[in-house]
Amino acid sequence: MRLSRAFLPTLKETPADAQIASHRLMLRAGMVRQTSAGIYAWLPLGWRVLQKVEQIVREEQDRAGAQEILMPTIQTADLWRTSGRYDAYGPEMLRLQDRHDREMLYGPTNEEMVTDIFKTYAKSYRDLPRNLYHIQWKFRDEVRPRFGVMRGREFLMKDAYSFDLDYAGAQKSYRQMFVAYLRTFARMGLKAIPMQADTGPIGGNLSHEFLILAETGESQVYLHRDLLEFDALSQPVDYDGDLSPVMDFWTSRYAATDEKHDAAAWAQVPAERQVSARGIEIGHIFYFGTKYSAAMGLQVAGADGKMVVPEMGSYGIGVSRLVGAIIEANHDEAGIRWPEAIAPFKVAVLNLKQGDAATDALCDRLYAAFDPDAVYDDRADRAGVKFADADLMGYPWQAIVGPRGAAVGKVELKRRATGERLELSLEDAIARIKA
RNA sequence: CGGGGCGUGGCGCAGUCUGGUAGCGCAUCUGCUUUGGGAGCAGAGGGUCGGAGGUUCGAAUCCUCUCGCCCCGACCA
Repeated sequence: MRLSRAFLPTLKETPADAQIASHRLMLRAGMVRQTSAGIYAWLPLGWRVLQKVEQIVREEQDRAGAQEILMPTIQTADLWRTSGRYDAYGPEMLRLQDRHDREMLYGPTNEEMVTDIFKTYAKSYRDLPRNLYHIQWKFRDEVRPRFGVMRGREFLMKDAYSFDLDYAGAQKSYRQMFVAYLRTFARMGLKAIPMQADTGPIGGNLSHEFLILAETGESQVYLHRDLLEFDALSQPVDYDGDLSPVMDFWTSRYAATDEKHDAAAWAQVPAERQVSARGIEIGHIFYFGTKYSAAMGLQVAGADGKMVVPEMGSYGIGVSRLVGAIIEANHDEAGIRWPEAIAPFKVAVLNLKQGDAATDALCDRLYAAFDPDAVYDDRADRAGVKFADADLMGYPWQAIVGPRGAAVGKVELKRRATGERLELSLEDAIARIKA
């Protein structure tokens, strides 16, 4: 993407409405534009990041055996009356009427709908287990939206729903999602810690929240340091095998939000291993048995011919929230420091002197080597503007080319995360970035 | 939902108390100079002050109603 042709606006000054770092930086970097309280338009830079996050979520869901569908944003009130939640959900649900005065709603979640869909086709125990997910915009009419995309009213969520024949099967599905979540967040460069959680209004009796540590987190959390030091990607995962050991590792070390905090258990953790900090919730998984399958009338024939009500769970990741959370965990005074896996572009080519033949030539070759995963700052601006914008936008690599280096065929590489700088030949620079 | 605050060019703000018909910085446009960390000089364009009603000779400033947004708390992916 050539910046001279791109819609990648930046702001020098911070809009007064933005309080926390991720919100400020998303506005300054031109990632989003607020259109009303808790509702955002995603501009090219933000949209690219959102899609990268979404894609990692998708790949790990698929790997874990879940299958992607896409359900609508608008649902009928009748579907929710069947489960009893139309009245129970309260004012957080955005209710609408169509031209025939039919009562509709903008979906805040999809247990009813997915169960209703699944019920139409699943007739036998052979149709189980299944796990269906979609990545779709949700709307929850929060009393108080805030923190930019971290607590919006409209937000992009991945929600998966598992259907199993019995409790043992449901536990297996739960563990699959548990492990898939660890991998998903680790791939984004995040240390996400699963913690025992309240099941909330969705109900059920087994639930974990996944949180990352960040000063601006909304929850107080307590955890064993082992959990921060373990690399969730270090071991291969066999989703058909027994995942209990993995889950046991994570659940045997202390980790809890203040709601579930147990002072006595916490005291058992060696003091030097105790970590108490603020956390941001980025995922939540529930097992809730037959709550919705029973309410929605889902039954399948068991092997013995008797009808069985399947056991369900649901598994959510706040995809748009993750963008904000990742920034909270990866920024400094100058701007964002994207982890490579979700960076909007891997490298920014900074041409410090437009029109200098040697400089232009080196930049062209660098850009060609990485397009479309590169931005080329070919604007008629001064060097300082380009440095500042590249730091703000947070591309993992800056390939800086000016007449001084170009005269001797050198490119200066700057690594955003560390500030490390290297002076390399064109070929070495390309190889270094690709490494 | 309880408490607090704010709406004035794209962004950040002053002006409101003590009514007199809108100002500053950044950004934008033009020209010249400058060119490795958000340049300098000169010139230019852009708002009728969230909205409605009222008081007044006159309202961004006073009054009433209303809409929107933000912060703290309680609740949530």
